[in-house]
Amino acid sequence: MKNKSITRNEVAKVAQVSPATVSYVINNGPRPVAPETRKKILDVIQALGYKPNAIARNLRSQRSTTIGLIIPDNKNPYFAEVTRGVEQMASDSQLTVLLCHSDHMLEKELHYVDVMQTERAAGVLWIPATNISEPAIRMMEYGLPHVILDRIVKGAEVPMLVTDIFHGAYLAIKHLIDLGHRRIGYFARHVDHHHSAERLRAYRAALNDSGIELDESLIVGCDSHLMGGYTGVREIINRSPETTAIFAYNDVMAIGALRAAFELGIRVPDDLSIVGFDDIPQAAFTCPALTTISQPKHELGCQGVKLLLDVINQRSNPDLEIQPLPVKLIVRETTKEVKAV
Amino acid sequence: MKNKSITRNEVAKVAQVSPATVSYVINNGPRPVAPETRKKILDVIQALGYKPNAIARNLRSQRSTTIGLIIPDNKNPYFAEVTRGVEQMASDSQLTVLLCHSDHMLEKELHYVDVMQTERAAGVLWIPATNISEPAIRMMEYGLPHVILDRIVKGAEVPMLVTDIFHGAYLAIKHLIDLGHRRIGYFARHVDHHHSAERLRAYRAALNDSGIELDESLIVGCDSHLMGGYTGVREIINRSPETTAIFAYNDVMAIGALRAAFELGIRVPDDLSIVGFDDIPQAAFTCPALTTISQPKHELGCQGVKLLLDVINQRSNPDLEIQPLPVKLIVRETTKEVKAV
DNA sequence: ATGAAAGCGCTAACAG
DNA sequence: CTGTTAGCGCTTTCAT
Repeated sequence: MKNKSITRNEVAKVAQVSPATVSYVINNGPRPVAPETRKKILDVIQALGYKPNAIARNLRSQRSTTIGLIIPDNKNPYFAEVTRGVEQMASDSQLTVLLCHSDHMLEKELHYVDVMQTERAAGVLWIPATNISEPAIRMMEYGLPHVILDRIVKGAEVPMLVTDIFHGAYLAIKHLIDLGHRRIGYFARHVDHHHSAERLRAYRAALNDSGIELDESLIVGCDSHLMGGYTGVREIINRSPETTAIFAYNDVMAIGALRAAFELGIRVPDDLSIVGFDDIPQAAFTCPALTTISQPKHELGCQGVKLLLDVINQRSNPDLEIQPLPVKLIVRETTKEVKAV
Repeated sequence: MKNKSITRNEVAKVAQVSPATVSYVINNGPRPVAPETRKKILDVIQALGYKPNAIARNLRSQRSTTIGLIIPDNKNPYFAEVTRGVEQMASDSQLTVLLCHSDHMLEKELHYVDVMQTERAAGVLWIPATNISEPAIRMMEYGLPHVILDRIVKGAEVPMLVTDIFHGAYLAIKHLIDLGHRRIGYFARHVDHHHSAERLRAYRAALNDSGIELDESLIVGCDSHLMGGYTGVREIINRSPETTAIFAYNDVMAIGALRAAFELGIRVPDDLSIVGFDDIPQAAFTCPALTTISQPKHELGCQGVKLLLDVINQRSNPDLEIQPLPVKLIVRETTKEVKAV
């Protein structure tokens, strides 16, 4: 199974033209080619099944058609969907995508930055696993164009593209308030990154803007999995039985909460409304009775590629660099109006 | 942000050796280098931050360190997990992975085969979207080494690696039979590929081996989503109210079935046991009360890379080519013993 | 143990 | 409008 393929020179020989002319046809330039010559060459290319060698082109032209994508873990459906968007947009732009998993480890991120430099990738899209800017700094040193997706990393002077986490969370809380809820719990995730900070900030802001006094005991720290929401419900009911709604960090926690509510005989949504982000869309999918905030994951990937292309071509617009993508509130039957207290 | 990096010649100049010697150090061969020379070179490499240019190496050596992975859709958690395994094993083998989504379309598969040939990928791992062998044939024409994952495609004389779908399904049915179940429904998915065929075959075989007469009315064609299982339960209860167990094509259908059962007042597992494959692990995750058959998705990816490397190095062992990977039955509390009729 | 040199397949500048 | 040619950065053979 040796892969010895047709070269441009062979095409030139058969078509009885110079190799350069073949290139001009393939690249549609930089020089014009007579229509009949072009046709002859295209015919030979077709007949021989010639496929230009991207490796040689990249070497010669000193530019690559490959971009790197470094994500924490493709098994997480959130990242999987971003990945899908990236690959689609890249493909539309004639780029290929090298996939790298940091496995939530800084060390691996740094490793893959080196790999991307070795591969001379045209650029890198990076969803950071931590809030450490070292990988970004290294890419800068290498002169590797890059864009940070979905996180804000301090100390990195780099274009970043995020979804409007704050606004999404604000919408959710506002929605609950508009329905008459006053005692709204927040299942927080105590991890030091952009998403958790923004969600908590929105929770405080929305309550404040509606003149509702913040009760710190309604903020329950949970882990981000099913059991987090499950134990969270028991905790909050214990702390404050008159809670009428819960805003959960993500939909997995929301589902855990839902189950705990059922077990405790708390009717959802009659006694308790639950809202969460669709970080892990399959979770909401298997439990469609939740209100979720839909994040543009696919769009994030697509726009990320576009922005990266701008950076590569040095026409990135600083004004647009941290303009967050809009989110959408998806209201299902779980949120219910309550009588104002 | 120009990416003008250090070259091997610059390293050679600074270290006052010939470029060739630098190569011998980087590649650990093919010629030996004096320890002190080596050290000097390594120091210079370190000091200058030299990273060998993979593009140039690939061109010169006529072998690539990149493999292609063509999957239907990375958003499907099943494929996402396979992808994870592929990337991990590839990384361990110093390979990079180009990710391609066929989006379940033959046309796109063919497109990406062309892209992989243009990129002169070392090989391709392919999870077919259809049972059409055209992409495989094209790869053969190109001389592109490749391995088919997770499907058996007829008419393609290619190494294929699959999980033991038949055995998994057989285990599940046998498990139910051993618990005393006699009227076991099967929620089938009528799509023409390996998985559905094997699962149905196992259903028939397990019943037959236990001397249970097959009742065709217990085989319900469903679509593979929540609603499939949901309507399936209503259908089967209608056809045969004395059904005590259901084997669902996948766990999403199983969850749909679970919900329908609740709505109909059928107690699970007391009145009805439900078993499904973990095609979409998040589904089972959000609903841990199901018995599932665990498939080695990550392992499939890892082994796929290994097999591909064998094919590339022309030492693929035909005996191992369609040896299926073992699956595991994960029994949770949902299956319950019933009194034999 | 090391240096010199010939390309890998291509792009693009230079020369008609 | 087209042919010739000089490399891109590297691997590896041929010398020494």
